[in-house]
Amino acid sequence: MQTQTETASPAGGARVSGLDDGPRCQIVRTLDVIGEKWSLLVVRDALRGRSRFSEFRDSLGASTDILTDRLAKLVAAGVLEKRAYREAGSRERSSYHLTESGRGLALVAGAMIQWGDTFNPYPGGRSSRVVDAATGAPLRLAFVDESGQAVPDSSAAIVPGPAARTTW
Amino acid sequence: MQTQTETASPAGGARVSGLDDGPRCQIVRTLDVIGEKWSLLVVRDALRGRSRFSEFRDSLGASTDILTDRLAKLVAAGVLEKRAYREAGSRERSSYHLTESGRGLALVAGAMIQWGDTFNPYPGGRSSRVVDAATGAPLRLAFVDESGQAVPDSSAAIVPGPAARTTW
DNA sequence: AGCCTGAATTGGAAATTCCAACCGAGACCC
DNA sequence: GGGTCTCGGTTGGAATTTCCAATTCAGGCT
Repeated sequence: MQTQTETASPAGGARVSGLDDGPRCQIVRTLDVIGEKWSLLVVRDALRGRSRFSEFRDSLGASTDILTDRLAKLVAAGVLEKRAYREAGSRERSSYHLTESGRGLALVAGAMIQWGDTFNPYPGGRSSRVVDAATGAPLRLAFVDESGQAVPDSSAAIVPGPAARTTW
Repeated sequence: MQTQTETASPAGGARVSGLDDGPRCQIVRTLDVIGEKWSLLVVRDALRGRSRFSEFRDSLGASTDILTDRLAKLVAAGVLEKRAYREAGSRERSSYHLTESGRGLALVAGAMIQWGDTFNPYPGGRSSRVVDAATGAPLRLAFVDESGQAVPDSSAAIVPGPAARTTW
C-alpha cells in the first residue's frame, strides 16, 4: 500500500527537498516499501536465494505485470539491486539481488514467520525456519537490551519518539 | 492481502477440517491476517492503547466502512477482542482490545519500526521508539540463540522447514 | 529471413478502496 | 410522545488496484 502522501521520486530517484519527506510513522514508511501485494513475498523469495524474473514468477504465481511493477519499485526503494547476467546462448537478462537494506528485511520476515508459528500455525508444520547460518542452531527473534540480552516480549513497549504527534 | 486460498471461516469462526488449513508459508499466513490495507495500522494504534472505533477512525483517517471491515476481520482472526463499554450518559458501545495473539504482533511492528529507522528514516526523527516498559531503556529487535543472546543479523538464515515444498 | 524464448506491455474484467451521504439505536429535551 | 443530536455502522457509486490472457518485443538461434 502506498500512502496518500506518496513519495514519488522525481524521475531520477534522487530526492531533492530535505524536509517533509513522507510520513513520519516508521511502520507507514516501511509499508510504503513492502506493503503492496506481493512485495514482501518477492523479498522472501530473494532471502531464499531467488533472483531471476522467472524464478519469482514461477514461485509466486503472480502475474507478470505486477511482478514487473513490484521489482521496479523494490529496486527504486533500494531494497533490490538490478544486475545483468547472461546465460550461455541467451541474451542478456536482469537479475535482482538484495541490498543491505533488503537483507535487513529478514527481521520483518522473521517476525512474521515467528508470529505465524506461535499464533497461527499451519497444522502440517513449518515451511520456514530461522537458523544460525554457521551452526544451524535454531534462532528466534526477540527484543534485546543494550547488552544484547533478550528480554521478555511483555516488557517491550512502543512509545512516542521525538517526531511523534498526536495524529502520527 | 488475502490469499487465493482464502481461509474463509465457516460462519462460526471455528475450523472443522484439520487438513489443508490454508497456505503453508508462515509469511503468507501472517499476511492473510494483517496484510490488508489498514490492518496493521489498526494493530499499531491498539499497541499504543487505542481501543475505540472513533479513536481508530480519527487517528488513521481511514473511511468507516473499511475500518468496520478490518476490525471485524481482526476480531475473527483472534487478534482483537470486542468488548462492550458504556460511557456515562451514552449508550453501550464496542471497544477493541489486543489479545495475546495481537500483542504478539508487536514483534512485527517492532521489526518494521527498526527497519524504517535503519534504512528509510524520516529526516525529522522517529515517531516511535521501543523501550523496556519498566526501566525505559531502549530496546532493539534481534535474532537470539537458545540462551537468549543476540547474534549478528548477518548470521541468521531463513531455511526450509519440515513442511516446505519447492513452490511454497 | 523465420523461429523460439522469455520479459514486458496491453486491454478488459474483477476485486478492493475511497468518499460522501444516509441509517438507526439510544440519550436527551420539551 | 415527538423532535433532535450523536456516533457506530451501512450503502451506493466512482476511482484505483489487481487479475488474467493475449500480444508485443528484443535478442539468439538455425
